[in-house]
Amino acid sequence: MARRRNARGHGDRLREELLDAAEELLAEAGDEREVTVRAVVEKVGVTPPSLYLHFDDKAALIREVVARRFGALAAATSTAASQHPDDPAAALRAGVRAYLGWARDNPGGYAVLFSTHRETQLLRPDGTGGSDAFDNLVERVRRCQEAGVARDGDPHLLATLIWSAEHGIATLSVARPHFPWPDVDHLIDELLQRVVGLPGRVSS
Amino acid sequence: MARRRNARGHGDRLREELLDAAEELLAEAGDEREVTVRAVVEKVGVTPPSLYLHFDDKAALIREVVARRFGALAAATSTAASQHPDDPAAALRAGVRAYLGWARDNPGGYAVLFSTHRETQLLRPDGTGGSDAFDNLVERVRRCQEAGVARDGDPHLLATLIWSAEHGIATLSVARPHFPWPDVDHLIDELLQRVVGLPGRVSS
DNA sequence: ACCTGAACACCGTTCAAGT
DNA sequence: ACCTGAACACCGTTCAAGT
Repeated sequence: MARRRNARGHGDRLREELLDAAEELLAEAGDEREVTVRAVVEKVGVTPPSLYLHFDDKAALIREVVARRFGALAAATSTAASQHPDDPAAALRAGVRAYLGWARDNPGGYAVLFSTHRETQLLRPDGTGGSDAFDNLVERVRRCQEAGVARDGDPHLLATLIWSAEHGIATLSVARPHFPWPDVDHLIDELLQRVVGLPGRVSS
Repeated sequence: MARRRNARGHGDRLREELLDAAEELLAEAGDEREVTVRAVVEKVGVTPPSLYLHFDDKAALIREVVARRFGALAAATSTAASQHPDDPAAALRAGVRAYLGWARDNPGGYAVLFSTHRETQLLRPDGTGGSDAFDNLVERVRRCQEAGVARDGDPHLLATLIWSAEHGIATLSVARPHFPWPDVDHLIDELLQRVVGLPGRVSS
């Protein structure tokens, strides 16, 4: 009814516009089921069938949006960790903080990343995608051990514990806002100190 | 179309039947959005408007089902922990194992408990409900400290770390089945040993 | 008091048709 | 090649009506 531009130029810019619109709606709503096909196409200014020229179905659209946000999360943690090239303990801590900071600032965006029944592997041939963020975490733990600032133990298992805890904090703090949460930075310090034996905060 | 019993007896047995049907559908589907109002009423044998005689809307129905399952989860952990009245370490470990065992056996049922935007507090006047399960966990940690089998530290903070980690493991192991998960019992032992200093498995 | 029939405004998706 | 109009089978919810 309130459509604006009917004739679109050539090319598949529409595809990007649909992804952008879906990403914005997701960030606003914070809930996947409010991101409706009809709302996405209306935001762009086309009719529902146009979406199916570029995506198999709604799930495929959401899947690509999720992949984008995974990239943003991985970039945020990597960037934060790389600020401390000569201090493995600070790098590990900065990565965890950036992870939880990103989840706090993108509550809806974080939740969908792990919504159930998204069995499709997000791994891309170019290596970017889902799980190399975890590999980076393993690597950061290993560097701490080599530098002697972390206790011994299987780095994969330690990273799994850290990842589980930070994911738990990220989701529960959104789902249970009335719970008496301790200060998140303090929680992270305690987690890292107790799980991998990281010394208390030293700098920054 | 395929309705069976049209005339229902008096009383609000229908209310219980609707709750039972919704709980079963949720367990089967493992996804909240597959639990549809129309599927629930058809399973019971009534028409959609009948549901609104007993519940304000679909959200109210789901909320009551969630409250039921919270009760079941709390009962499972409490029962497991109470098997070890004279061994605080075994009680703490048994509670965490029961929590993750319940989540494993009720993947759909566990996920909905913490689905986002369920802001309504589940606390009931009678005290049963949401968060006394957490209080029990705090208490189990405190008993370990008193018995000298756990390190010092704020029990509330330690319980928060344990809860976050077990919640993270519970949700991620469902959302990421292809991740190389270590043995869950081993993961729990490592978690409790590293976070609260619980000694390695002693019995049972 | 309790339940139904019929309708409302939505939703994802498809298909023939337009340019 | 790209987009629309119109329809399909769903959904949650409401309202008048039946007994």
